Amino acid sequence: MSDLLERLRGRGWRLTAQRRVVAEVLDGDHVHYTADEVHAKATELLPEISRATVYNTLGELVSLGEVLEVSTDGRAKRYDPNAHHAHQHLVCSQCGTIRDVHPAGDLLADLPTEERFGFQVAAVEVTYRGICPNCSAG
Amino acid sequence: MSDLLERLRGRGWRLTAQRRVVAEVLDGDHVHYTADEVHAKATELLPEISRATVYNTLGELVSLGEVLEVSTDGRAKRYDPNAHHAHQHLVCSQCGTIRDVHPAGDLLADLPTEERFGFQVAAVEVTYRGICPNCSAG
DNA sequence: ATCCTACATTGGACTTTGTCTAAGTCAAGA
DNA sequence: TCTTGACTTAGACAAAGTCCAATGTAGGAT
Repeated sequence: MSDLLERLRGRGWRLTAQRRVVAEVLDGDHVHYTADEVHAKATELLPEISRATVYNTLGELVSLGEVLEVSTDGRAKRYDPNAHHAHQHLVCSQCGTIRDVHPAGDLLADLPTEERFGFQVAAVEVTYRGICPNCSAG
Repeated sequence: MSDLLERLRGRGWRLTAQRRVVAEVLDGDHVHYTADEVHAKATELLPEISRATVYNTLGELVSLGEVLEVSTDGRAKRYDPNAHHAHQHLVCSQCGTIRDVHPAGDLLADLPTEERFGFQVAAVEVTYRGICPNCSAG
């Protein structure tokens, strides 16, 4: 994620303070913020950044394949900067914490041809649900 | 799903016209309506039914385990009456059509212990994405 | 270094999806 | 049939996200 800005500039991105700040907030692994959380953190770094810009920038990062959009709960979407390593998610049913995980096996291959109904199947998303150590410690 | 109403009455449900109509709309397999779609169809059968009641009833059916809540796109949740047969979903990336599918193998077992981070993993949801025959025929 | 302009940002209105509440209605047991 | 607590209703409210016209600015052109 560190040279993200350079990569994006190479792709014709105009490098504004706002985009820099959004990228900075997303930097770091194991981060799964909502758009509003990104906006809150971005505001600390650049007080006048607007919500619309955060949404725009996140949308662009998703289109460019630099960030993944994850919606594990039907509430706000979360943004996952770990787009360059295939992974799935483990979500705590109680507190909502998300961990990146790496299941064994070929998940796509698990779907038999006769269960594909003529679809060109391209991707698979897996969400494991359970109770995290913190919550089960009660 | 046919004797759903009887099952629910046995559990102390009060059997109102509104609930009957919502259950009737959900009846049938391979149906994955949004709450608003359920409301629209319910309105055809019982014009004075309110949005709040549809939401309430769907929520109750989910709590009772008679219907599954599916959110494949971060937009409106969809309601899946096929709750009594474990299955996963195959979604068309273009038109949003959803099919129930049955992957091979034990999906839960695919998550190694060292990838569970102390969670008590209880469930797994899989969404396959691709292009449906209709859309690829374009 | 300055200018230009197409692209980016802004604030606020608007939309979609869903929740809540107070008042009225009714299913079903007594 | 009466009663009562559960159910329903309309509409206000809330959360998450989109859209737009006006304004600002990054970066190439001069």
